[in-house]
Amino acid sequence: MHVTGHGSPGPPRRTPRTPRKAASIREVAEAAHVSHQTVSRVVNGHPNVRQETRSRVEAAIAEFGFCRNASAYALASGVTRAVTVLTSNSVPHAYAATLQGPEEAARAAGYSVGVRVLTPEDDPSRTVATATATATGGGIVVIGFDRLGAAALARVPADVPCTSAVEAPPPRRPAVWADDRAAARAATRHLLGLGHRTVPYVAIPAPTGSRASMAPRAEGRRQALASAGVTPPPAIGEGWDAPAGHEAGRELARDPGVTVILCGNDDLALGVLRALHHAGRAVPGDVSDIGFDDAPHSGFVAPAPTTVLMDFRGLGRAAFQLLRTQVESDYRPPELTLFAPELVPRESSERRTA
Amino acid sequence: MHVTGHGSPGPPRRTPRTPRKAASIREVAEAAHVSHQTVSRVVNGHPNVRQETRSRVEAAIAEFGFCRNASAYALASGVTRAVTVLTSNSVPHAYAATLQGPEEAARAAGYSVGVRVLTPEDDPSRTVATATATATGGGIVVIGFDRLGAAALARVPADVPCTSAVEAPPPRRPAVWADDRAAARAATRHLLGLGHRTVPYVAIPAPTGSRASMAPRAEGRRQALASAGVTPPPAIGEGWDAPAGHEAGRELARDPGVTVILCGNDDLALGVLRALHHAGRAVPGDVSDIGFDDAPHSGFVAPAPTTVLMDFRGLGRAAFQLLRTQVESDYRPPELTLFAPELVPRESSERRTA
DNA sequence: CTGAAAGCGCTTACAG
DNA sequence: CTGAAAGCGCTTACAG
Repeated sequence: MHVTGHGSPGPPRRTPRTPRKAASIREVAEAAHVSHQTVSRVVNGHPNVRQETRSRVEAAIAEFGFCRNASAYALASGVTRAVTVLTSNSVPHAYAATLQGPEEAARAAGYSVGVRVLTPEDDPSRTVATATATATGGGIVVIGFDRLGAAALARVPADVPCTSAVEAPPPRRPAVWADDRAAARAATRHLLGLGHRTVPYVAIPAPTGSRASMAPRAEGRRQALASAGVTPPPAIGEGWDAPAGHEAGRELARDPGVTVILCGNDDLALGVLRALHHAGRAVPGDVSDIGFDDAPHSGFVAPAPTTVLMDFRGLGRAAFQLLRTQVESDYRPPELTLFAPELVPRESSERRTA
Repeated sequence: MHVTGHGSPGPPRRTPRTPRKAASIREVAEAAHVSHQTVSRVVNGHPNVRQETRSRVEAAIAEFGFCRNASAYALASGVTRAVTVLTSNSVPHAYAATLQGPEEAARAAGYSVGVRVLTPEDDPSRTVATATATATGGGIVVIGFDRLGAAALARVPADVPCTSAVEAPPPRRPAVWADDRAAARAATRHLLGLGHRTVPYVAIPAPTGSRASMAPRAEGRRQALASAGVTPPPAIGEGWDAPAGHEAGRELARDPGVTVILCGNDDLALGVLRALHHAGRAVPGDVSDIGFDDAPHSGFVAPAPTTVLMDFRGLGRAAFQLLRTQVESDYRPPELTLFAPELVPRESSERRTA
């Protein structure tokens, strides 16, 4: 894929981008024959303005296309009404959907929302410092589903309003989380109940710096197997996407003893499905495959994977609401809002007849 | 799915969020025994500062955890280095990937990026006005893939730096676009070359207010059919997601004459695939199915849909670069950067043997 | 109901 | 190399 052309060739025009500076409150005031404070009052919907004056000002505002300078407003008033979302990614469904929560909720509440994607290269402390600076008077939501997010979260100063959507019972800040461990327990029990002897697991990367096996989903599986008296086989692979699942799936497909595979998310499950298909192993006939997250396309692939439904959007929205409480009332809500994931049985898992 | 609990019950604590106001340049100056301008010089990497002075200031900055107030900086300097992305959605792959472009590029260039999702409810003029206000000194990127985006784009004042990623040869602003029409022509010719008599089309919503049939993808198909002497059947359905594709697919599956289906995107194709499957029609044996966009999961479903690859991320990145040129140099690039989509043949389309 | 004054935290000339 | 002055566009008391 290449950039193939230019619409209009020829010498570059130096159109001096109409340096028509945005009109200020003062110009509007002059045009309306009032002081600039009165304009401020009208702009802010202050009641104490005579109707006739208000009309004159409104006319002038319309004429100039006046739009209050956001920086000046923020500086003078001290209120920013801005939230910055820190996330290591914005494209995979879990992230995009979680991001959608604060975006919607913030918009509805009149906050502006910024996004800063965290990369392994940048220094989390610096990134957080920048976000903090931008958020003066506002706050930060961090999507702490992975190492990068967790690292950023850990570096947010205690006095900066911040909430997070995390995978595990969170650090000492207001946060929202889904009980992944319980969900993984339920999924594993579901599979054991279907007659499977054990449940191999294809892992997503762990949120903290710890071993993958300590991640909530991995841990939930471990618990369920243990209490059924089964020694949990170690997790396979580590990744987020279908190619990673495909790789792990190829490995697992070689083992004829494998009758079911639990995956850390739906994209992994998709890759595993594909690998099983290539290896000539029928799903769910020979092998059952089950994922997490209920990505939007999940219900439409064949066989549709059994999955664990997660309300990421709700999670994100709740994170913003928690943040807003802090920003607007100086009240630090101690709650950890917990979301309960839900098992959605579909075609890819079935009762073991053997 | 419900909010099921609170982490720590009990009476709400009113932790007075450490009103430790962020340190200002003046406090730092005092601590370092210099004037606040000198601190400003150090912060901005100005060369004319004695090394010893610089060290003192840096120590004070570290001690206070000083972080320049973004609003004050923007107000005083007039530079914002901020870009607001206007988009009607942020979750579907085409949007999320396009959004990723400006996010990455802006981050690399030291810009902050804001996202504003457009909804059918809000007044595009007001939304744009708000974005404009925030973008004072910065600029706007609009993802104009649909009606909402196009409407917003049309309302951005001429003197506000703005670029867009659009589907069709764009309005009178710098913009980037992919030649969807040519891509659809190529896809259609590909299918005709495979021996299909005609090519039904499941449409995505048209970007402008015009009829769906005038959208670039629809138009490309029409052209290819016309030049092959085939009267194009009208487009079916209109939507973005798998459920919409499923609905259209059920309709098409009833018609035994249908041997191929071209879909406006991969999610539609997925839905169509599912419907064909349910109707007992084999893909690609009975019917070929082909989509657009190469969504990340596309290669992993079975049968993998033939698709048209689009570099959305590159598109978004280019849009930002175009914007940056305007913001930083007052130069209005006249170019329309064109991306060429690429046909990726996969399992879901094959030569017609009948 | 309306205006004159001071200040938000920074930068940009201008002096020294 | 460093500091005193003025100002960015707005708001928030304080007068009238």
